[in-house]
Amino acid sequence: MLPAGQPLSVGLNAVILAVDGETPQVLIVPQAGGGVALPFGPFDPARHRTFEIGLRRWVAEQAHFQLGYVEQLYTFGDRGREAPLAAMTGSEDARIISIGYLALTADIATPPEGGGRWRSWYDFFPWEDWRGGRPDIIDAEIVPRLSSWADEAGVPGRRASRHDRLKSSFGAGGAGWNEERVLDRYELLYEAGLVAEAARDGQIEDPSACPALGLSMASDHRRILATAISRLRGKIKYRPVVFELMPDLFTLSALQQVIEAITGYRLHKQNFRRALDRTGFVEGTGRLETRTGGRPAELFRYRREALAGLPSLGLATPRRDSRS
Amino acid sequence: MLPAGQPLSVGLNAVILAVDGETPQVLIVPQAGGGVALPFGPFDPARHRTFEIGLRRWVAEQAHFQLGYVEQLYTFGDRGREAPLAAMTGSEDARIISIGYLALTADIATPPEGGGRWRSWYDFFPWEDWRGGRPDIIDAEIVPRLSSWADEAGVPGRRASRHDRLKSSFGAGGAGWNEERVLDRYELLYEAGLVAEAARDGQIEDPSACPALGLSMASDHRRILATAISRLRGKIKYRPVVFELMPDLFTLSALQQVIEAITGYRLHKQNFRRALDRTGFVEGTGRLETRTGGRPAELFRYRREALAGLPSLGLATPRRDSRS
DNA sequence: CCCCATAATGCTCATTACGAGCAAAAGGGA
DNA sequence: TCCCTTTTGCTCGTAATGAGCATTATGGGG
Repeated sequence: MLPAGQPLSVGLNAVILAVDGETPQVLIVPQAGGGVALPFGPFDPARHRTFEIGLRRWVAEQAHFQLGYVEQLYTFGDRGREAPLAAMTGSEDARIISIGYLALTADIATPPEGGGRWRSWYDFFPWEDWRGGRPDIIDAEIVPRLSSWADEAGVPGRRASRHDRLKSSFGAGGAGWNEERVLDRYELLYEAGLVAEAARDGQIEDPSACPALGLSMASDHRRILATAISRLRGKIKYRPVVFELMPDLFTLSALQQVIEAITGYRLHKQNFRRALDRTGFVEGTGRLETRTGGRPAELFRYRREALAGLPSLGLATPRRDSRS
Repeated sequence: MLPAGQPLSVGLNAVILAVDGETPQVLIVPQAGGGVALPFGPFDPARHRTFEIGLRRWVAEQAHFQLGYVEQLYTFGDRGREAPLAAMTGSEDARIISIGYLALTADIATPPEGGGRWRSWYDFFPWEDWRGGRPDIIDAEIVPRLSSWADEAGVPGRRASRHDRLKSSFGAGGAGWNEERVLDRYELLYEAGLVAEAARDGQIEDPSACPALGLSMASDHRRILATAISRLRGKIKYRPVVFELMPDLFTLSALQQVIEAITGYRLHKQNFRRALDRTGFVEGTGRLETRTGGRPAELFRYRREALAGLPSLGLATPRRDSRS
């Protein structure tokens, strides 16, 4: 194996997500220089038996926050991560590997302690929010810029491949929008030098030409966040993880709103309820919520038992409502 | 960050999969004691810029094997991995983290060099192969044993939860079989002390009571393999990765056979073709394959271009054929 | 040389899921 | 009371899915 003293250290990154009303939130930590970062902590093999235990421990210590659902995302270890990280952590020469984790919480009411702060994740990916229709930024900024980047490629095959990626990622030219491909889209923008991180990492020649497409983050944290959103958007379709983001009692509209916040598109209310009904995941309580404005809505609760022996786990997300 | 000299090292595990006719194969390395393990190699941060480059390098060096499709699976780092690993690697006190990778290859003809050897993955998970109907081992061995394990739980709630897991994992009691939950099923068997690894790791009191459910592997390698199969079974439904396992020209029956080998259940031939047709992933070449017995089959090829701008990427796996 | 087993290919049909819209019910406020 | 809002209930056409029957093209045996 490796010699002892190898300059290698392992850190843990937590992408802690919640949904507040109709805004999907991520817990971030403001940096000294004015930027933002994901919560990051070292993994101490001497103290913690597993990564997950280590993660829960320092999140509890630093942010005074109990994590609920936790899932490993991806392990990031490319060389070059160190340079931007060095400023954050103070370690200069060690190769830093970080294991990204996705965590979900319904506890949005209590403001985070320890310097953390909630922020809408669409601040970092404005092109991902289609709830108000196709975002203007796509056709006004992204597609033209990516298109000319694709044209810049020398070899014709490379040019075609870039155009293909543009088409399939951003749904240019009649292709559909796949909301799960958050990471693909971010990586395309990074490669094309259209996000601030690319300029910072020296990926493009002229950093001043880089427009501010979304808020940037320290190191490769925006990439990790993109991975988390991709994973969550995919997962809610085949596992009932949405309920990790819900309080004990909720109306069906509130549940729908949370799913819309996550997927980034609107659902057809009646079809959503029909699909939800088929799963048997929720049951009515008979109690009513009157504060909604119109007719009072019934309060529902998640039936954990329903998970057992279900042919199709997960929640259907019936096609976007074209009227909005 | 961590102090230098921290006893921590990172290794890479490769789950290299191929399909030979109707048997799905995994590349394994026989161990000194008679057991088998997955190919395992150290990650040297000084030499390799990324994990993937490091992985490709040592697989090429050790097994004389060029990897095609490669994808990161999961990072394993629980304490307790070291004990069984120590014998393999010679390092005693270091905490070993290993990053599992899934790799696919169509090159099954050339026998692997460097001591590796192909082996059917159903040797390790006999309960996962439903191509000949529901495997006998499930109702004869697994369900009764898991059922009595569930009954052993002291607290009633714990007992119910164990029964729920049994029901949803193995489809006992009328629930359906979800072929993607390979890892869930293995972990349940491990927890219940029904696989040899559990006895070896000291998870159960009476190791002699453990029946041999499938071939065991070194360390937590069978868990990594289960993760890989779960991932692959899920992935072929939404990304055209099957073609990484196919030669350039193939008949539709051969393609169907490969998918059946992966998912572990039989498909309805006509419906499979109808669904495949809709995707546009393959095109006929006009050439015929006569060696199949009956009417000659047309040879098809994968259209890589089809990937661009497709609404539903991935291959449909139309419902199992109940006749078989 | 014909018949038959074997496999590929072509087509139909009932059932269910999906996207979309209309209508009624139940509150609150002017 | 009327109107506005939101929940809830129902319908309908289209597409996808599971399943089966029929036809076509080979090789091999009587």
